Amino acid sequence: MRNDQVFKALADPTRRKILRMLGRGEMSAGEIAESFPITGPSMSHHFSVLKSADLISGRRDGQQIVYSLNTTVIQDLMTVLLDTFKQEPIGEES
Amino acid sequence: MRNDQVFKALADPTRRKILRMLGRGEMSAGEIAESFPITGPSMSHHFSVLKSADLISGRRDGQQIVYSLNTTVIQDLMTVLLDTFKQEPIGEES
DNA sequence: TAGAGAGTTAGCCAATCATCTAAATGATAC
DNA sequence: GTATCATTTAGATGATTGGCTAACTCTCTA
Repeated sequence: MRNDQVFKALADPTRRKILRMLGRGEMSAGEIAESFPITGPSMSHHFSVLKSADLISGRRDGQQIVYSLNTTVIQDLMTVLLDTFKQEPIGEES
Repeated sequence: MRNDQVFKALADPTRRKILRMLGRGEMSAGEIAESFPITGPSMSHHFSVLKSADLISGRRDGQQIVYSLNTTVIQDLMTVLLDTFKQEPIGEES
């Protein structure tokens, strides 16, 4: 896990909102982009940053790219954060 | 809570290391700075960013400034992160 | 009250970042 | 094949960032 890339990816509010949207289920690049006032290429850049951080994955479905949350890496992120701040693990593995 | 400031504060590895050090207990600016290869003014800048995000607080003790983790805001951060990634209805975040 | 120690503030600079437009790629339909 | 739709890649630009040196503030002690 590339911590630095993950935290840098989270530093942008647009990318955090993308993650929250994908938390509800997978969506195509276009569907996601509709919710933002920025251009397609800019959105594509954000997807690319999130992919590099392994926070999301994309698969092609016809003409569209469908993105989804990479929950494994997100679990790891939580672990790192808990470690960073010395909080007690929350209801961890059984 | 200023989410955007918090996430931006976390985006820098030096600042994350400062937070981990303070997780073990409060330390003076000088003690913290010893662990980094950068100048005092640059360290002071990082303390300032962390203070603006309310992640740490500093109090003067004689000639030194003693910093400590602001655990309340860190609890809030955890809540926001869980909200972001736990596939629950999304609210309005920065 | 002068000097030294600990940090911060001010100002500068190079690198990175988020955004844009234009052009390219990939997939589908005619 | 060619047109079209969805998305990415390339290249440019202004804003932000993290680092530096110099100068300042605050506190302590002689």
